[in-house]
Formats: sequence, structure tokens, C-alpha cells
Amino acid sequence: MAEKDSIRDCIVEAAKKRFSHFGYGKTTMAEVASDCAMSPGNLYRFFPGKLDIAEAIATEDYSRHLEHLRKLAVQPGKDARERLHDLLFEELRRTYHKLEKDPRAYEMARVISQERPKFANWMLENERKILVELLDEAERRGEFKTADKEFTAEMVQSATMKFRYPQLWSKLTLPKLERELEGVMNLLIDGLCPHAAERRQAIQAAE
Amino acid sequence: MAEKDSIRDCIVEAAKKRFSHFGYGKTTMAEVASDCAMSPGNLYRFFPGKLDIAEAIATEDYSRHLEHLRKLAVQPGKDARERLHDLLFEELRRTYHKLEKDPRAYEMARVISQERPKFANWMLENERKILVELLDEAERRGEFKTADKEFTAEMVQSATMKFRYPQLWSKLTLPKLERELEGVMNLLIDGLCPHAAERRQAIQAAE
DNA sequence: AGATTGAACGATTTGTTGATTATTCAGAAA
DNA sequence: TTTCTGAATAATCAACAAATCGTTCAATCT
Repeated sequence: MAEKDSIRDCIVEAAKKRFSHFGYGKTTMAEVASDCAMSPGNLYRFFPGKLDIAEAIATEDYSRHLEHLRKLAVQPGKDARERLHDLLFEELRRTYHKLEKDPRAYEMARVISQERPKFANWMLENERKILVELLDEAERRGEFKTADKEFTAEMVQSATMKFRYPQLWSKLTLPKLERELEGVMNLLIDGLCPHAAERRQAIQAAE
Repeated sequence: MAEKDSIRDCIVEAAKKRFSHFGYGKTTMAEVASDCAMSPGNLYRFFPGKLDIAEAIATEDYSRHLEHLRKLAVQPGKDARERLHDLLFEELRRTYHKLEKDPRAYEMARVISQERPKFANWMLENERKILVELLDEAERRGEFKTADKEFTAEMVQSATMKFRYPQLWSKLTLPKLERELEGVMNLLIDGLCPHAAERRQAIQAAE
């Protein structure tokens, strides 16, 4: 079985190289197979299809990212607002960076979420769990107060949806997107209610 | 000049019928021209191109919608929360309805915002103006309090972006979308801050 | 003159063909 | 038996041709 795993790894590694070099579309199964010194047909004993290889790669990469997010969500020295800020900004920056600097990775992400909506959904769920952790901790410290944290996390994701879909960015620069995310976040935290605004002003005056 | 206008109207009417019957793509300029008993070439004395006819139709229709929205935004008997609710829900329902019941109109809207980003932008601006009116009136009554209303309106639009793009709905039903919009709206109004939540509870207890 | 036409032009779309490629599976190799 | 191969298959893609359609404009009409 260890043998099987190492062959699997070989396939993933070869595909990773090819995908990031030539792109998902321009990589053929025959090429990946020959990189691992096997026939194309044999690949299918290890993966159901080409897309599943891409998914394995994406999952691995995304898991690392998720760990990073989790750390941001529970930073000890920062208050809930700052932690939420770090979390949301990190996601925006990652997406923007992939789009700008790594078109191959972006192509892969696009194909996967197109063909496998379940995968995109799984990512959202994972991030929602982290948001719930953040909200839990924030309530414990008396910073935020929400009735249903699972639902609230869903609403935060809904309200920041725009920052996850480059198609909606219409050539906005990263600084502009960041300013906008900052604004939405402040609205989500403080709301439109007067006392929140007063509190915000009091804090700013104190600084 | 009155003559010119009536010819223009004839073109718009003919195109409106054809577009809503067969769709924008399946309607030819020659057909519209023959409906108005003129040659295709003559159309171009009244409109720069096919897309401009569609834009004229969309503008007319959208202006009516905008008037409706404006009324909702300033309803005398309702508080700011209710008026914002009515405004956002009306837009969601209109979009959903177009998508479900009127694929021709949806096709037209899609083509226009694709080919004429300026037009989509103009619509957003108009709705933003209405939002600003709403925020102004709300501040006057001491309901909401925001520093920069233009910016706040932009942020409200940003946070409710998801409900404007059916591509992001992934087969969600209207009731589910409405529940989600309701949640986002509550978050925007009350925020995550504790006093807002307390106030909400106090109000609910009083009812 | 100004208004209108409709043939001509070029861009876009549609349809078709051939090649490429993902996937399968009967059989060979281990 | 289990593991693997590679030719066969079917789906997808690319390239090209044909047709369609938006748009223009020289010629015609009023």
C-alpha cells in the first residue's frame, strides 16, 4: 500500500509541474503518465480522471492556506475586529495574487470550481468554520455578540462575496478592493445604528 | 422633428416586440426595419447600432423601475429599516423574476451589461443615489448615523452584490435568497457590536 | 437639398471536418 | 491473481468554410 501511495505521489508531482508550467488544458494525461514511466491507462487505477488529479493538488495547496487562515483567526494579541480584518484581507490578497501573478493556478481554480461546484462549496464551508471559531472567541471576550454564529458566518461570507469573484472586480486595483472590503467590514461590525457610530468616533478621538 | 420621434418610436416598438418574442440574438436589423416599412440602412439614421436600440428599450423600462424604487425609499409610514428592506428586496425579486419568467429580457440585460459596462455602472449609480436619499432621511429621523453617505451607500451595494448576479446563486430558490438577504441586511444595520444586539432584543421583547 | 435605399463589405456566427485527447477494456506481463 | 499495457472508443477541440448579419455608403428618389 505504501507502494501505491508513492505512485500516487509521483502522479501528483508530475501533474503539479506540468499544470503550473503549461496549464491544465495544455497538459495531457499521456504526458503525465510518461513522466511517471507508465501508460496512460494506468493513471486511472490511481485517479478517476484528470480533474481529480487537479483536485488533489488544489486540496493539498488549499489545506496549507486553511491552516494559515486558522492561525490568523485566533491570534492572541489582536482583538476580534483585527482578526476578522486579517482573515478577510488574506483571502482577498490570495485571490488577487493568484489572478495577477499565477494565471496557471487561476485557470486550475476556475476549471475546478466550474466543473466541481461541490469543491467550491467545501472551501466555503471550511472558511465558515474558521469564521465561527472567530465569532465564538469574540463572544467569549465580549467583543461581538450574535445569536446564531453559524448563520452569522454565512451572512459575513455572503456580504463579502464580491471579493471572492474576480469577474465582479471590473479592473479594480488591489488598493481599491482593499478600501472597499475595509468599508464593508466596518459596516458589518458597527452597523448603521447610531450608538455604534458614536462608539467608533469615541475610539478614534481617544487615539 | 415630431416626425423623427415617431419613427424612432416605431423602431423601438418593433424591436421591443421582436426582442421579447424571439430574443435579442435571433432578431435581425432587417426584420426590425421591415416591421417599420423601411430599409435596414435607414435604421442607422435613428440609432448608432443594434445594441443602442436594446439600450433605449432597457433605459425606458429601467426608468419606470427606478421611479418605483424611489417611492419605496421614501415611504412615509415606514422606518428606515423597513424602507431599506423594501428597496433591497424589490431589486432581488425583479432580478429573480426576470431570470425565471422572462429569459428574453434576461438575455438582453446580460448582453447590454456585457457589451456596455457603462450602462451597468449607470444603473448602480442611480440606485446608489436612492440609497443616499434613504440614508439622508434616516439620519434626519435619527435612525441611522453615517459619516459619508455616498461611501456608505457604495458599501451597502458591495455587500449585497451577490443578490444582483444570478451566476452566484447556484440554483438557490427565491425564499432562500430572501432569507439570506434578510440576514445580510440585519448585519449591515445592527452590526456585530453587542449594544446593537441588546437593542434588537429589547425591541423584540417589547413587541 | 435631404431622405432613403439596397447592394457591398467585413465582422461574427454557424456548421463541418479532422485531429487531439480523455477514458475504457481486452488481453499481456508479473 | 494482480498489475499494467496500449490499441480502440468516444468526447472534445481546432481549424477551416459557408452563411448570416450588422453596418456603410454610393446611388436613387422626393
